[in-house]
Amino acid sequence: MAQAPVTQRGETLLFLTDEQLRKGIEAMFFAYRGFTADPDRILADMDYGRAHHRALHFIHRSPGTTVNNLLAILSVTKQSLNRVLRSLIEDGLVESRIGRADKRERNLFLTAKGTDLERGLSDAQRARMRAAYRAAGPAAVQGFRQVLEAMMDAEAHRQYQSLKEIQS
Amino acid sequence: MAQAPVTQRGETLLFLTDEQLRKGIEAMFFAYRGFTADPDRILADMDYGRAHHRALHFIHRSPGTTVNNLLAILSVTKQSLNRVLRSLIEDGLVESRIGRADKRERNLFLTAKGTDLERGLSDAQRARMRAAYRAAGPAAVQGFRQVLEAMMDAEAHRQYQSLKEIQS
DNA sequence: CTTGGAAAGTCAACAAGGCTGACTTAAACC
DNA sequence: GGTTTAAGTCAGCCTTGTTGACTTTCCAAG
Repeated sequence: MAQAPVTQRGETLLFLTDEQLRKGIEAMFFAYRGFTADPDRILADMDYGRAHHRALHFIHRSPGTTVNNLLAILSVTKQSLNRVLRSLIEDGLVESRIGRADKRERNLFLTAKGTDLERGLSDAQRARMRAAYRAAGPAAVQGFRQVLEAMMDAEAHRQYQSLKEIQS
Repeated sequence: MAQAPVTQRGETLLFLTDEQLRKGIEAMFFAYRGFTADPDRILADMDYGRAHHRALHFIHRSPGTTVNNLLAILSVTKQSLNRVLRSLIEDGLVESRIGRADKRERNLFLTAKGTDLERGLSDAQRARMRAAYRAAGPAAVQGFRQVLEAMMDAEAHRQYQSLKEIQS
């Protein structure tokens, strides 16, 4: 492992030392905790957890998505997702409609109540993200996104890229 | 919530739209999964999980750290940490020495065996981080770190800053 | 038109890793 | 000598992940 700064084509590669990489790892650890802290606080009062948040987020993001689709994005088992989805449907936050083209499929939508909760969670999370973006500035944000994209698995990166803008 | 790009002092603030913030949130989600994937694969074969990895990391990082110290960094309860720590000590990966100055304290160290596992996990995680850094370039890495730091809770940021370089 | 496979849902059982609450022991501090 | 602190432990609970087995419904290809 590289223990000291090296140069290549005249560029300093200080940012690739083990020390720098370690700081990056720790930054991810601490930042992710902050990233989830606000939604977690909201969810703690209700009977929901982080898994419910994730389902709400991606259903909001891709209304009408199928169960299989959601399974692929979340990378969990059908049984894990089903437990979460069932409670959201029972509580009237998510609606599951039989597919029009393929009746085996279920298309998932947020109800008004589901939309409300999703917005509350999302607002909290975006507020923190906005503050961080504002503090760091546009150039830093671009770098942030570049590094995160390069850190994803190939399949996750494909899924990330294919998430379309929300048409409101 | 800001729904459209706005300008202020002539700067474009496109990066603060809800759409951009949402993409940032999703990037964190997918990237964190990649971030933990390689160590998780190694740990899956053994009787350890992500919690063991975190303990090993921070003991390696701050040899001789106390239990209370570790509790503060990891932000978990004593009971949670103890379960993990006990197995690591029983398996001879971590050594717990009675404090010299204050005999109530325990100073934690990695054994040779613990150091080996920590290195294996760390190598895998750093390899991915290195690849991401290399792909994105030094400027992006700086932005990445800036945004992550701004995303941390104040206390986490303090802890992050105070982690010293490893003297090898 | 039948059969194979896909989508969804379910039951049961288990594990990791969080949590709370209560309590002990040893040592330090005042 | 009484109080506080650091560590450790027991018991029990919850969320969220897993495997494995099985059903129902439906599409699609032979």
